[in-house]
Order: sequence, then C-alpha cells, then structure tokens
Amino acid sequence: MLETNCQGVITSVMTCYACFMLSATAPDPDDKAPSRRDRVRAATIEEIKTTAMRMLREHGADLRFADIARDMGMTAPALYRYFADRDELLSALMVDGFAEMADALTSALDSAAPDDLAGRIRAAAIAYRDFARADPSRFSLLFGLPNPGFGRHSEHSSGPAAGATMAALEGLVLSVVEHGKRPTPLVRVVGTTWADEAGTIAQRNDGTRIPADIYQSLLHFLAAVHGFACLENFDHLNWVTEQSRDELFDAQIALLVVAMGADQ
Amino acid sequence: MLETNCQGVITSVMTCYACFMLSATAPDPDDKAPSRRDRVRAATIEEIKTTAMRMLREHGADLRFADIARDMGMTAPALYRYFADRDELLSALMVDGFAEMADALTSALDSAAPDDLAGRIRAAAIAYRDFARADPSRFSLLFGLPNPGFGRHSEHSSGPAAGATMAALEGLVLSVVEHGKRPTPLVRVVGTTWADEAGTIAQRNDGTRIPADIYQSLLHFLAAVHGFACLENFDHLNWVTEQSRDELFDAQIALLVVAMGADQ
DNA sequence: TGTACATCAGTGAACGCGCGTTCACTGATGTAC
DNA sequence: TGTACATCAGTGAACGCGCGTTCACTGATGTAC
Repeated sequence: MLETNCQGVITSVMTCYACFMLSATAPDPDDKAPSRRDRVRAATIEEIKTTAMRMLREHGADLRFADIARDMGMTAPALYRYFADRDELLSALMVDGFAEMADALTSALDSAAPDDLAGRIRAAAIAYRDFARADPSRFSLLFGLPNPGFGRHSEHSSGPAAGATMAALEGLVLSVVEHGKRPTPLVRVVGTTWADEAGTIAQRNDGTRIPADIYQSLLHFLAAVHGFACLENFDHLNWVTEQSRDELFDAQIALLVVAMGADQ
Repeated sequence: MLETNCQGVITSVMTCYACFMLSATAPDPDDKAPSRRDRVRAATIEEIKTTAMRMLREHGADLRFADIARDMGMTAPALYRYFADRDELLSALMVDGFAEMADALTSALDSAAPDDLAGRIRAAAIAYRDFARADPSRFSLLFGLPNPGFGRHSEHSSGPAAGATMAALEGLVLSVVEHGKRPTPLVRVVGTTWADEAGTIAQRNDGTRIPADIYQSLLHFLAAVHGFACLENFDHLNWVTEQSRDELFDAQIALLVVAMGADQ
C-alpha cells in the first residue's frame, strides 16, 4: 500500500525523489528510512538546482556546468554524480518550475472562495503575472524558447510537468462547477470537438466534467493572461510606463470576469 | 527632396539598403545609381539572410556561421565582409522578421473595409496566428527568448523594428476612428496614465488620437492573440487536437469582437 | 567492539570538439588618366 | 583604347578559447561479520 503511494508521488522523475528526501521528517519511503547519505545527497541536488537557477538569472540562457560547480566550491565532473547530463539538469529545473507555478496558482485560488468565480479569476490572473515577474528567467525557461541544446522533443519531456500547471488552472472553474454553479460565458462558440476534450479533461479531475463552453472560457483566460505575461516579460510592452501596464492588466482582468460570465 | 525620401525609407538599418538595391529598377538612391557590384553585394546579403533563416528552421536556435557559408558554397570568413558579427546577422533577421510581420498585418487589414471593425479584428487575428504558424522559427526569433549570445540589451536593438509591428496593429482601430466611428469597448477601466500614452501614440499616427479605452481594447486584442500564438507555437496546446485549437481560436475572435465593441 | 570490505563523493588532468574570429594573401572587378 | 592602380570578394590556415564529458584515482563514509 505504501508502495503504491510512492509510485504515485514519485512521478518517474528523480527530482521529486530528492525533494522528498530533503525533509527528514517525511514518512518512510520505499522500505528503509532515508539514510544520512541519502539526505546529504538530496540536499546537494537541491543546492545544485538552486545554484543553477541563480546562474540562469545572472548569466542568461547559457548554463555552464563549470560555473555551477565553481560557485558551489566543487569541480565540474562532480556534478555528473547527480545529473547524467546538462539536459537532465535543465529538465529538472523545468519540472520544478512548473510545479512551483502550479503551487502558486493553487494557493492563490485557495485564498478565494470556491464558488466565487470573479474572485478566483482575479487571484489566478495576478498570481500568473506575479509568477512571471518574480523570476523572469524561470518564466523564460518554462515558456520561452527551448534552451540551446535542450530540444523540446528530447526524451527529457517536460510535458507531464506542464500538465500540472494546467491542472492547477482547471481548479479555477472546477470548484465553481462542483458547487453546482453554472456560469454562462459571454461567448459560447463551442466547436463540436470540445465535447470529446471535456471527457478527456474530466479524467484528471476526479471525473468532474467542466462544461465545454466554460472550459473554453478558461482557455481564453489562459491565452490572455499568458499573452500579457509574455509581452511584459520579454520586453514588448516597455514602451509604456509600468503604471500603464498595471492599469492595462486591471482592465484585462475586468474583461475576463465579464467574458467568463462571473458578473452573473 | 529625393534625399529626404530616402532618409525615410532607409531606416538606419543597412538591411533595408540591401532590399533596396536588389530591385534594379528602384529610383536612384543617394547620388549615384547602384553599381553592378552594389547589386551583387545586396543580393549576397539577401542570400545570406535567407540561408540563415533556413538554418534556423532546420537546426534550431544555434546558428553557425560555418554552416551558412558552407551551404552557400563559401567559407566562413567571407561572411565577415557582410556582417561584422554573428549578432549583427541575427539582428538583421529580427528587423526583417518584424517588417514581414508588419506587412502581413497591414495587408490583412487592407483586405477589410476601413470602418469594419469586426472584419478588421478577424483579419488581423488570423494574420497574426498564421504569421506564427507559417514559420515557427521566425516567430520564435522575434518573440521567444533572446537567442544565445544575442542580448536584448545589446546595441543591436530590435526595438524600433518591433515598433513597426505595433504601428501596423494600430491600423486596426485607427482607420475606424478616422472614419468618425467611436466603438464602445465592453470594458472601459481606463487608468489615468492612459491619457498621456494616447498622446504619445498619436505622434506616430499623423496625430490622430485613438481614444484611450479603444487603445486599451486593442492591447487586449494583442495580448489574447499573442498569448494564443505563443501557446500554440511553443507546444503548450498540443494536448488538444488541431481542430479544437481552431475552434478555440474562432471563439477567441468572437470574444474579441464583443470585447472591442465591434458588435455595435 | 573492532576489523575488512563496499560504496560513493569528489578531484585533477586531459581528451575532444567545434566554432567565432583574425590575418595575410590571391584573383577578379571596376576606375582613373 | 590601353595601361596602372585601387577596391573588394573570397580563400586557407591558424589562433584561441571554452566547455562538455571521461577516466583513473583518493579519501571519507557507511556496512557486514
């Protein structure tokens, strides 16, 4: 039984295993309690990733193994004890990044009432934007170009991790639907294929079906907020003052509230 | 007088000069007619850029001088006769890319009546999305991460070129306003700073002032469409069929039509 | 409790590679008298 | 019209650098009997 639990938690990514180990008080995994060595190792992995992210923030997209090692007071070859590859490290950073984003979104959503659609829209939008602004390098890592040498089609796929973010976003409307509410989006041009999509999506949400038009409005939300975040983050809105950007974003939230039918 | 014209056309970027030279029938520039050598040189520059774009498309973000040269039947050092730097070449590609995007948007807008706001919204949105899909590498070059080694803060700024795209987009609402129409956006939460912005923006549009709330709705349009294009282009919507993406985009256009007050 | 062995983190040196860029030079094209 | 010179595209070789990765080895930590 514990075994099955672990299978669920350790999502095939070594990284999660590391996070797990870090907390010495965690319930025993596999069969044995984590040894001291295990915990030290996990802490080192965490330090590598933290250092790598700092390097990304400071020196831009080209991440050098030697730099990370030097910064940690190690030599470069030592890193190969923890990550088989430069790609594997980058992949781990992406997995973590998506997880952090999912966390940021869910905790923002948790601060709003489950059936308060407008409040949830505001909370999620602000959280999304702030997640990007808080660490532009991380946002770039997740949503910018694939890093040099890190093909999106490589075996280190970040797809499942990105799915976690999407699942968190689905929480925006999911709890509203679960509370029996049925908001009417402003635009309900729902294509025929969306009935099938809704079924697929329901599978990751305990079977709760989100009506197709509501789900589409959620994707409108995503597109709008993501678009704003990308523009702002990649310097395409720098011809306007920051205050103007803030006001623009407020207006955009107001629009989304109406668009998703959260104004009754 | 001709001189002044040229100053306007040749926007301080050598690249445009090259395009100019290419057409042998162009009106004489500076003072002398372009010599044969000049035209050959311009054609070579064009070939380099075309080859470079193909390399970007085929081999991803890392653009190698040696590859370009080999593909053209030249040696790498020869390229330095045309571009001082790898950065300068990339910068030229970006300038061209933004210009192409501006062209695509304006010609799409020209296919709709000047006062038909809904038609212009549809035309521009589709053109924007198609521009991205037609050449994902080019779209990535313009809106993805800064390419490795190409700092956005380097002296080869692409700011002015990106501005051309924005100006093209302003054409969406500009002609409507010029025709005396005054659509009412759905959401009119216009912050105080936008009065100033409107003045600045008017300067690049022959002084025609676009009302602040309309301009904001244009930026909502940009954010939504850009967000969709980014998601679709960077593989974050691949968990849904292409048909569903099409339908989603249609719905998004419908929403923008309502949001910008194009449904009367 | 102590000894012998296994495991593992980390080192230092070196391989290998590839690419941006420079430089001296050739050969062709265009120009001035 | 022809000769002497200037300009410029392109070559080939080489510099220089830096980084990913491998490998044999050391020393410390943990484990079994």
